[in-house]
Amino acid sequence: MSDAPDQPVETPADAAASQIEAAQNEAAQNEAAHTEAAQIDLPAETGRRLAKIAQLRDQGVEPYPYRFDRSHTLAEIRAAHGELEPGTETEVRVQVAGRVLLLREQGKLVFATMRDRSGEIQLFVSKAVVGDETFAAVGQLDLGDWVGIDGTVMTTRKGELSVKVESIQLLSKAVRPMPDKWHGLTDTDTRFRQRYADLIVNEEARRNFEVRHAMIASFRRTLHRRGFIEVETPVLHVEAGGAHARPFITHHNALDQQMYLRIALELHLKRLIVGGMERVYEIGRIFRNEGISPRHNPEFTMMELYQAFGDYSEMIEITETLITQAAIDATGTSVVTVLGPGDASEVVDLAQPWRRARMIDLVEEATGVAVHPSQPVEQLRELAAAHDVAVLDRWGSGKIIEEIFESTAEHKLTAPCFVTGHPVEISPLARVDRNDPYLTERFELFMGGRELANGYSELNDPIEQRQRFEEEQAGKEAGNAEGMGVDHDYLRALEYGMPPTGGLGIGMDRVAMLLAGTTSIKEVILFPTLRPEVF
RNA sequence: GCCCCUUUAGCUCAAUGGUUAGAGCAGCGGACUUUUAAUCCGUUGGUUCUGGGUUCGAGUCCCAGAGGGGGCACCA
Repeated sequence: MSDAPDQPVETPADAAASQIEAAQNEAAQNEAAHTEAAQIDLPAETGRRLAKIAQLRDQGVEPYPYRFDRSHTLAEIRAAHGELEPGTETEVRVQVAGRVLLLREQGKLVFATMRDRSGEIQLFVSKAVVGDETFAAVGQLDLGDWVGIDGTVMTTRKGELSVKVESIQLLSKAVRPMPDKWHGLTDTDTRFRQRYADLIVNEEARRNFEVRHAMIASFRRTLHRRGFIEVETPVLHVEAGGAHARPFITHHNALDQQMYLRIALELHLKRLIVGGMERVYEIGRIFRNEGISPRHNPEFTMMELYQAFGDYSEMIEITETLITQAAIDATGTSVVTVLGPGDASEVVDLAQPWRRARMIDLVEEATGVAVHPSQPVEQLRELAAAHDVAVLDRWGSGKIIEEIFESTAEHKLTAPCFVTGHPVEISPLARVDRNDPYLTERFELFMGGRELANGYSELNDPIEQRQRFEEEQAGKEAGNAEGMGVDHDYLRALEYGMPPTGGLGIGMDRVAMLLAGTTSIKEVILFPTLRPEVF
């Protein structure tokens, strides 16, 4: 898989031939290594199954065939025949495929439970129907094997919808034993590292990712309906801007250029607004080189959208619509149970209007002291000290207010709340509030003590944006590792003129957590970041 | 980075510092033509996460390390 180094002069055909040869040699070595490993490391059960594979091949049976043509998913069969009376035999012939989950041998009968993505069904195998040879083959099946079935739809005497097997084809032999058929996997380490095994045995895990998919599909529908265009912007950035976060640093060899994985989508999307695209969005992975927690994964999915001619009030409206509609589409109801922070939980109908409150008012509510970024910084330092909030020397009044908010008020926001009016100091890309020069037209959505969304009236004045960037740059030079640098190309774009614009970012993983009812982001990310496994 | 919890068979879990570390499931052998986590009989399977230490004796106590979880810190 490594990049091929530059080859000496060689025709493409030569190169291809030598690559194939190299690959074959490598494959042969790998096979030898695997056989050795099988003898030394793997559990006895795997050894038995590997022996079965050899035996099948001796009999001319391929344990890993290329394809199988199915006529129905299992859900389709259940939808069409779920109402059959007990003890019914039909002439309906079906070809189905799935994984064998349970085997119940009963003398000359075998009952098996099979599952495909759509659902489960019972296989009914009678020695008298399939003959000795096929019946023996069924006896050689192991839990976890993939099979293709040709048979007819029936119900058993007890009424269980089943496929009466006429022939069975092994589609893929599983050589590793399945986790416990009843308890599944509980060890979180194994569940996240071996997500494949988790998905096989844990219904809850499968459901979480169905919810996630339904949510994202819902977002796309809503945005499509409103005339938004989905775009893709670069992941590799020369300047990691658009948010305050430490970036991952990488390097482009040919350009000999240090690059950063993006920490936000914002600045490229707003360039597109300058270009006249008017309504754009992107659902994309962003990367922040920070701690891992139940609410943070270093790579996560953000949806950002920008709408020309709008401002933050429309962003609040669209946030409510997107999330409420996603709840309905993914769970069938706008009523959700918001979990957290801590053990807190609250049942909320998202279809009701969500609370709005200014950050400074929430701080006053929590501390009993009125605050405003126009106050002298000394006063706010005192208040911070009174609430055990650590303050850095370079922080101004606005940053201190935010810190006080985070430690005194944020954790009380279980039900949805739009926190608005962030100080200018902490909002370098947001437009100043039309009624208060110290605040911005900005909001963050909090639910379950977690930030889910962030939006504002976009700053489109290139002169003011340059000043804000320069303040950020100064902070960065003073030691703020999360500070933004000056993005000269972005400033150039603004100089061409950006229309008044509303912008919004939603943390998709956190919305997925809300709708799936989990308190850990790892439950809604298929392969969460973990320390590398030592083999 | 700090604190707490945790790690025992393929999986899920037991085991006062005291015989040879047990059980269910899975596996293996056997019985069974209507099972539903099938049932019944028999049975294989262990680097108790790793390395030290205390002790007559350690899965159990102590120290160090590793993985995971939670919290704090960091972090939009």
